[in-house]
Amino acid sequence: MKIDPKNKADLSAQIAKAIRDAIISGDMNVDERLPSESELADQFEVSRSTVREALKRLAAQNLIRTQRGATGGAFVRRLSYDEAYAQHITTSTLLLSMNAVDFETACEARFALERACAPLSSARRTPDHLATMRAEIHRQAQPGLSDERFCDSDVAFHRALVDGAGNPVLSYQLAGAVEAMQPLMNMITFTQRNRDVIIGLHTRIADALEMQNSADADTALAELTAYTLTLGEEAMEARARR
Amino acid sequence: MKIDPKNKADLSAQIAKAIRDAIISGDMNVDERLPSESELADQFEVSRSTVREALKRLAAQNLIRTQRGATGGAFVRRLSYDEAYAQHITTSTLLLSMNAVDFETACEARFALERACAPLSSARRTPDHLATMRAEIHRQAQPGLSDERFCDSDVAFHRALVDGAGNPVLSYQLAGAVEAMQPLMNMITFTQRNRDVIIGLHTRIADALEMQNSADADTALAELTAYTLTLGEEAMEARARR
DNA sequence: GCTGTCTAAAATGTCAGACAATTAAACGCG
DNA sequence: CGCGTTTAATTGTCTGACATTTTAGACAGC
Repeated sequence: MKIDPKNKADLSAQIAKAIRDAIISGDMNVDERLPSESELADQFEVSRSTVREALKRLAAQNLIRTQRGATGGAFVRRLSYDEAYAQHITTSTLLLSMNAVDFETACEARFALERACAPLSSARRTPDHLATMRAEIHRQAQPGLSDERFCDSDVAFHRALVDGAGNPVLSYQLAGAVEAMQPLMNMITFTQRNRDVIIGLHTRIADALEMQNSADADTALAELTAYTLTLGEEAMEARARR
Repeated sequence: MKIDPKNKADLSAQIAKAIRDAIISGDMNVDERLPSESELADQFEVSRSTVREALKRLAAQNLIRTQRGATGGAFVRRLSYDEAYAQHITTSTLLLSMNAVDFETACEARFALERACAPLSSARRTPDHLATMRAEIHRQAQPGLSDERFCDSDVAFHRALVDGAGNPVLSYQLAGAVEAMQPLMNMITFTQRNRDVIIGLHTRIADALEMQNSADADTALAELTAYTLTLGEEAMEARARR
């Protein structure tokens, strides 16, 4: 392993890239140990500090883990669903907030994707998923629930819907769309009337999934999309007036 | 800013987390400058090396950029779509390969999501999107095209379909599902007969989008899903026999 | 006053060397 | 054989130095 001496970029970035490429291309397998920091420093002909900075970059991307001690070192890490989930949600949320994505676009994306899950979820949802949905609906109906908690519960309900499809890849990809909407949803003030409508639609969705009636689920989701969009518009208008 | 001295984790990880939280929570705005490395070292009461390792972690997540020179330093970075795309694709691909996700699951997720885009794409696709699809279909029909190139073109076709929906959030979320399938698709040997069927379905999809007939697009996509699944199964069987 | 040049300062990037902390294996001893 | 102890390997942290890059400001000349 050598690096391009002509390249102007940071050495630590170049080294990180070289190792990253080796991992991604499959040259290195999960749990395989990288050479020690000193060995890498020798190989790349840089100091140990530079190697360390490169390794920290990889650690930040969950590509490696490090262990101290005699048999320690840096090991190629198996990317876990949970970590990827968390990272995906963080990135999606940042992407939306930093680029000022409008409510409409995010909302449309979210519900389009959710509707894609509905048929699968109606076929495969387990009693567990249904129970979670019912529990969240119940929670949403509780008096005195803050807007923020209402949103939390809303996300939990929809996550159960998505997970009901029993496809982890689907759940992963949708996590970004559903959770990243939350900051935008939190701008909305939910009146009791708003909540009643949403709870009604949630109930229809849960009923449809329980009956494995995917057409009804789709209809209710479509209505929920439209309703959420109007709520969002109102919130944006109210925000603009202030 | 202080860090928990009781915590056993790496100092650089703790410091990275502290700064990351400040950025994500919105305490720091885009292009705002962080204190210099020496100042951070003083604030957190650690050495400059440790601060640097923390900053490299953040740089790896595209949260900051650094500039050298008198007015240089670390600045909060606006996360760009392109970078987020690239990262999302890398992560999704790794997630699938490292966790041995089966072809069926990935395929189901991909096409379920694509079908969610079809109605929007049929309403909004521009002549550009249609032209890209036609061009890729043409490319797929070229004789002597390697399997890998065929897959590349397939991905480009589907990306145009998704982008046709004109919703960047949708494009972003789907990029992971579509592109991450590529390594799995590359395991398949596409006979001329296979290719003809796929090209036929692609043509039907492009025609349907051009006519803004979303029902036809959905039907063709459903058929393509089923066909891809059978191809995948055959490939897995052939792989198992060897 | 304007302009171009030079210099100093500030900041990141890199290096070398040291020591601390941790861990597992090797070793010795009863 | 079993059980502490030592030892070696490795990462984590610190210190100080120097290189490189970039800008602001001083300064000279017109």
